[in-house]
Amino acid sequence: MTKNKIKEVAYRQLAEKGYDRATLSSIAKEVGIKTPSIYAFYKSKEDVFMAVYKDLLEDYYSYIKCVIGKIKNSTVKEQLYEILIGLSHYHLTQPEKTQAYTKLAFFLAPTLNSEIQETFSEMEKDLCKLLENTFASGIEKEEIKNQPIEDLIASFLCLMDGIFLELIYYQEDKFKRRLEQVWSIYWNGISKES
Amino acid sequence: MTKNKIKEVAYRQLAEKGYDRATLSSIAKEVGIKTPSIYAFYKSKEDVFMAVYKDLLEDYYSYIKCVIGKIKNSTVKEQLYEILIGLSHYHLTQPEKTQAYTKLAFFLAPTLNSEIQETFSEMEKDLCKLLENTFASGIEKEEIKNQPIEDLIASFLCLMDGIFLELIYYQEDKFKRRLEQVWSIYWNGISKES
Amino acid sequence: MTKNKIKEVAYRQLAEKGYDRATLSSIAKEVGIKTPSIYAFYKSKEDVFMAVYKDLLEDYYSYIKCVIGKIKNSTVKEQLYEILIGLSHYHLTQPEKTQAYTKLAFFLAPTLNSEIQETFSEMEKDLCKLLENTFASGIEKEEIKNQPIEDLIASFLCLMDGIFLELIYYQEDKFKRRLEQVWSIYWNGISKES
Amino acid sequence: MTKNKIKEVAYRQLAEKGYDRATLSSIAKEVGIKTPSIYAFYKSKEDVFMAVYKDLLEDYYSYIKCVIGKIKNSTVKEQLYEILIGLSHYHLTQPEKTQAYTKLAFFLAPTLNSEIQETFSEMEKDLCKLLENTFASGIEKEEIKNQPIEDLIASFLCLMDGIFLELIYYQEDKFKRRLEQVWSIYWNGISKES
DNA sequence: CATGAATGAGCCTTCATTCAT
DNA sequence: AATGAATGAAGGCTCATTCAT
Repeated sequence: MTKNKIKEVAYRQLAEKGYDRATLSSIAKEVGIKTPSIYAFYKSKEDVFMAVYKDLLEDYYSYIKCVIGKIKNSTVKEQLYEILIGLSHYHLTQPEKTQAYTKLAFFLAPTLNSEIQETFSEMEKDLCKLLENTFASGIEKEEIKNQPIEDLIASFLCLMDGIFLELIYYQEDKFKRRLEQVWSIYWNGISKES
Repeated sequence: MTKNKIKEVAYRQLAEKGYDRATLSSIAKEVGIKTPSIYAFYKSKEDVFMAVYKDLLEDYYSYIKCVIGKIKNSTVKEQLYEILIGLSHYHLTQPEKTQAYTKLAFFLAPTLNSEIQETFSEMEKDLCKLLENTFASGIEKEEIKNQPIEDLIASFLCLMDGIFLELIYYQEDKFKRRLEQVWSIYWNGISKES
Repeated sequence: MTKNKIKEVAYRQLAEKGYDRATLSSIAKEVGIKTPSIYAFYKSKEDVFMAVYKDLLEDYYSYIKCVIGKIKNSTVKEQLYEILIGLSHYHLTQPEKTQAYTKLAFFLAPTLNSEIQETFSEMEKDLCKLLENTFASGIEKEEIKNQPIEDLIASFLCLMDGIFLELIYYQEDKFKRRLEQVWSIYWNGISKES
Repeated sequence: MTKNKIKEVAYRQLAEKGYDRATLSSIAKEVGIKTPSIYAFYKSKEDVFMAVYKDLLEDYYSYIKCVIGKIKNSTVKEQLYEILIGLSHYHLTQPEKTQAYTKLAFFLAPTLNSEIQETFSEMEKDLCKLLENTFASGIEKEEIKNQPIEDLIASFLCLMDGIFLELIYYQEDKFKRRLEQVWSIYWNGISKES
C-alpha cells in the first residue's frame, strides 16, 4: 500500500535529515512516485509527519507495555534492570526510530496535536504506575531502602533520560559499558544491602 | 557592532526555530539590515551559525570552569551538588542558549568543524579530570564508598545528561523539585553513611 | 509544447545577449510562464542551454548533409562554390542561430558534454571526407592542379573559417561582394586553367 | 601603479572568463585591494574594460605597424608571408591577449564607444593601404597575376580571418602545419609563376 | 587613496501546493 | 490513484555601486 510506503520513507528521511530537509519531493523520489501523488493520501506535509509521529509513539508504547508484561514475576532488581535493558534494546536495534522520534520531538514539539500529546502522557502515566508498584513492592520486600516512592520514580526516570541521551551520543560498545557502570551505582544507591 | 548583533539574533532565532527556519532574511530583518549585508561579515549562512556555536561552547566552557573554580574548598558532597546546581542554573537562567545549543548540536553535528570539536572534547576532558579528583578525594576522606572511580564518573555524567534532558522538558518549578529528589537518591547511593 | 518554447526563447536570447545575460527569468517572461516552471522541463539553466546547443548542432549538421547531397552531380568548381554559398546562406538567413552557436561555443566550450563533442567532430569528419572526394575527383578530371589533397582541404577549411568570421562582421551586401572576390581568387589559385 | 594593475588583471580575467564572469570583486581580490577601491580609478565596470580594450587594440596596432615597418624592403611574397607569420606570432605568443580581445569583441561589440571604433577602423585602413601598395607593386613587378587589387585585398583579409579563427581552435603544432598548407595554396593562387 | 558598511537588483533554485486530466 | 504543468513564496547568494570615514 502506497500510503504506508510514504509513511515509512518519511520516517526514515526524518531520522536522517530532520523535518525541514525531508522534502516531499525527496520522499516521493524514494517511494517511486511523483510528488503530487502524496496528496492523494495525506493532505499536507505536516499530515504525513503527524502520522509518522503517531506510529512511532504507538510502536514505542506497545514495546514498553510488552517489556512491562514480561517482567511481572521477577525480583525488583531484575525488573528495573530489565526496563533499562529493554529501553536500550529498543533504541539500539532500531536507531532510526530513535532518531526520527528525537527529531520530531524537537521540531514539532510545540505543535503536537492533542491526540499525540495524549498518547505521550498516557505512556508516561503507565510507566509511572508500573514503577510505583515496583518500588512499593521493593520496599515491602525489603529489597529497597525505605524512602519516598515519588523520589524513587523521579530518579529512575532521570536515569532513563540520561541513558537515552547517551544512547544517542556514544557508540554501542561504549554505551553498553557505561550502562552497566551506571546501573551498578544506581542500584547500590537504592538497594538495602548496599 | 553589526557583526555581533547578527550573531546574537542568529542565536536567538536558532533557539526558537532551528537552523533551517532561522533564515538569513529573517535574521536581517530583526537586526534591521538587508539580507545581503550579512555577507559583509560572514561568508555564508553556515559561517554565521558556526560562529554562534563557537560562542555558545566557549560561553558554556568558561561558565563551567568558573563553577569548578568556586567549589575547590568544599566537601565532596557540596562539590558534586554545586556542579549540578551550577549546570541547572546556567540552563535555567538562559534557556535560549540551551535551546540554541541543542538545535545546533543536532544539525551541525556531523559537520562540526575541527576547532569546535576540539573545544568540545577539551571541555569533557576537563570535567572528567575534575570529577576524578573529586571522587578520589571523596573516597580518601571516606565521604564516598570505595568503588571504581570510572564507574562513579560514568554515573555522574549520566545523571547530568538526564538532568539536562529534564531541564528541557519540565517547567522550572517541577524541574527543581525533581532535581532535589534525584540528587538525594544519587548521593545516598554513593555516600558512605547511607 | 512549453518545453520547446522555452528552448526556442532561450536560443533567441542566447543569440542576443549571451549565456550570462539570458537569465531564466527573462526567458520565462518571454515564454509567458513563471521562472520556476522552467524546472518542470529542465533541471538547470545549463541543462536548458545544453539542449539549445544540441539542437543547433543537429540543425546545422542536417543542413550541411543536405547541401552535400544536392551537389553530388556538379563540376568540382560548382561543388566547392555551392558549399560556400550553402554555408553563407545558412548563416545569412538565420543569423540568430549563428550568433547563438557562436556564443555557446565560446562559453560552454570547455564543458561541452561528450554527446555534443561527438556530433561536432562527426560533422567535421563528414565534411572532410566530402572535400577529399571532391578534390580527388577534381584532380583526376584535371579541373584542379595536382597538389596535396590534405593541403587543399586545409586551405578550403581556412577559407570557410574566414568567410564565417566575415559573415559576423560585415553587413549582408558587403559580405556578398567580398565572398565573390574571395572565391574568385581562391578558385584561380587551385584551378588548372589559371 | 594600482590603476594599471587593475587593468592588467581585468584583461587576464576577461581572457579567462569573459566580461560577465570577470567580476570587480574577483579582480580586486587578485589585485590585492578591496572592490570599492577600483572606483578610485575607474568610474564603472564598463570603464575598466573600455580601458582594457583600448590598450589591447593599441598594442595590436603598434605591433602591426612594427611588422609592416620591418618588411618594407622584401619581395611581395615575403611581405605577405611575413604579415601572416607576424599575425600568428602575436597571437601564439600571447594567447591571453587574443582571448581577451575576442571576448570583448563579442560582448562589447555593439556598445563600443566611438574612440575605440575609430582606432579599429584606422587599423583596418592602414592595413588595407599597406596591402594595396604591396599588391600594386607585386603586379607591377610581375610577381603577382594582374587582377583587381580590391579582390586581392579582400581575399587576403579573409585569409587572415580564417587563420585567426584556426589560431583559436587548433593547438600550436597543428596550427603551424595548417598555416603552411594554406599559405602555399594561397600564394600559388595569386602568384604569376604558378 | 582606500575601505568598511550597506544596499537594490537580480540570479538560480527548491518547496509545498493546486488543478485539470 | 496518479501525474504533468504550473506557481507563489521564499531561500541563499553575488554583483555593481554608493557613501561616509
